Amino acid sequence: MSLREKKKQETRDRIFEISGRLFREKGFENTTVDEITQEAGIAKGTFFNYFPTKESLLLYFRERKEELVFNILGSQIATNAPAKDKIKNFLVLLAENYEKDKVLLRMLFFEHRRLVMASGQHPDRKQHGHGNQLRFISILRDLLKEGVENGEIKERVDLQIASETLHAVYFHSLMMWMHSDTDDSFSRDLSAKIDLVFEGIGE
Amino acid sequence: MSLREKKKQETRDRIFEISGRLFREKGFENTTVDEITQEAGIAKGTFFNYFPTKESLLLYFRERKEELVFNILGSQIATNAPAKDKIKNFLVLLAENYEKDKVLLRMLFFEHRRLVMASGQHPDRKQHGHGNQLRFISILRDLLKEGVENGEIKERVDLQIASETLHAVYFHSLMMWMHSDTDDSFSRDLSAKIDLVFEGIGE
DNA sequence: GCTTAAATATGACTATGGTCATTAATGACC
DNA sequence: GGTCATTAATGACCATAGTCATATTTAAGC
Repeated sequence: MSLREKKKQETRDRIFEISGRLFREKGFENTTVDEITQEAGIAKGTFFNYFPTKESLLLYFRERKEELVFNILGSQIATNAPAKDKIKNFLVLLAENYEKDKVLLRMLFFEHRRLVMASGQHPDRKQHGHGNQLRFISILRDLLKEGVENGEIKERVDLQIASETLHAVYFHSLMMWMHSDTDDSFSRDLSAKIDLVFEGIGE
Repeated sequence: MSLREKKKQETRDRIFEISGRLFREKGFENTTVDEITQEAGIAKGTFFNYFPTKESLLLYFRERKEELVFNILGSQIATNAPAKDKIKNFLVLLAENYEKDKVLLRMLFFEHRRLVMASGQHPDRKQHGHGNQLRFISILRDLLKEGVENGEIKERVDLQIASETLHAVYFHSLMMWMHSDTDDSFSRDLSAKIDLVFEGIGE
C-alpha cells in the first residue's frame, strides 16, 4: 500500500471513528460536519471527498457491521442442525449483533432513507440498503430449501414467499425493538414468531 | 367557526394542497419551502406557524390518509365473514388504499423517520408514526380473537405474537412494493403470505 | 366605534449541509 | 533529484431549512 493509499485510509478511518463517537455522544442531528472536520484536523471539503453526505457515514457504519455479520455467518450455516434451528440461529445472530449497538443502529434506521432515495438516482448504487435485505432473503431461501429436502418443511410451500415472510418477521421485530425504549432483547420475540410461521395459526 | 379559524384552516389547506402538488411534480427534496410559500402567497415564516418542519407535511398527509382508511374500516369488520377473510380484507384494503398514491407514500416512507425521531423529544407527539401501527396490530388481534372463538384458529396461539406477525407480513410487503419500480400490485403478494401464516410451513 | 390584548403574519437573519475553483502533495518517469 | 501529470486538500461560497423580534390583524369589552 502506497503512502497515498495509507494516508487516505487513515483519514477515512479517522473521520469514521470521530463521527461515530460524536453521534453516540450528541446524536446525529446535533453533530455538525464542521465539528467532525475540526476534531479530525481536516478542512470541511475534505470530508466530502470521503463521504458524499453526512448521512452516508451511517451507511458506511452499516456496511462495516454487515461485513462482520456475513463473516460470522458462514460457520453457522455449515452445521448439520435442522433447517429450522439454522434459520433461527441465523436471524437471532443478526438480532444479537444489532443489539450491541442500538444507539447507532437507531440513527441508521431513522436516517438511512435519504441514502436510499439518493442512491436510487445512481444506477450502480441502487443495491445499497435494499440489496443486503435481498441477500438475507436469499440465504433464508437456501436454508428453507434444505428444510424441504430434509422433510422438515412442506413441499408445496413457495420458498420465495416463505423466505420473505421470515424476513418480514425479522425486520418487524427489529423495528418494534428500535421503537421501544426498554432494553429488552428482541431475540426472544423473534424466536416466538419464527415458531409461529413454522406451525401456522390455522386450526 | 370564526373568521380567524376559517382563514387558518384555509391557509393550512392551501399549504397542504400546493405542497402536495409540488412534491408529486418535482419530488420532496427538489421542492423548497420558499417555493411553497411563494405559490401560496404567504411569507416563509407563516409556513412554520402551520407545520413545524417541511417533513411534517408528509406526516399530515399520512394522518389524513389513515383517517380515511379507518373510516372505511368499520364496515369491513362488522361483516360475518370468517376471521381469515376479514383479516385479509383488512390488510388488502390498507394495501389498495396505499397503491393509489405510491409517489407520495414513498416520500412519506423515506422521509418520515426523522419525524419519528424529532417527535420522540416531545412527549405528547410520541405516538405519531408508530402509534397507528399499534392501532393496526390491535385490530388484527381482535380479529384473531374472533377466529379463535369460531374455531378457525388454534387456541394455543399467542394472539399478540400472531397479530404482530401478520402486521409484519403486511409491512414487509408494503416495503418491498415501495422499493420495486414495477407497478405490480402488492395485494396479491400479501394475500399469499397471509395464507402461509395461517397454514404454517412446517411439515 | 375605540381601545387593547391576543393571535397571526412577516421577512431579515442564522445555521449548516454541500459545491467547486484553486492550491498543495504525491509518485512515475526521465 | 528534477519535472510534471494525477490525485487529494482546502476554504470561500451557495442554497435552503428553520428562528425570532417586530408589525399587522382580529375580536372582545367598553
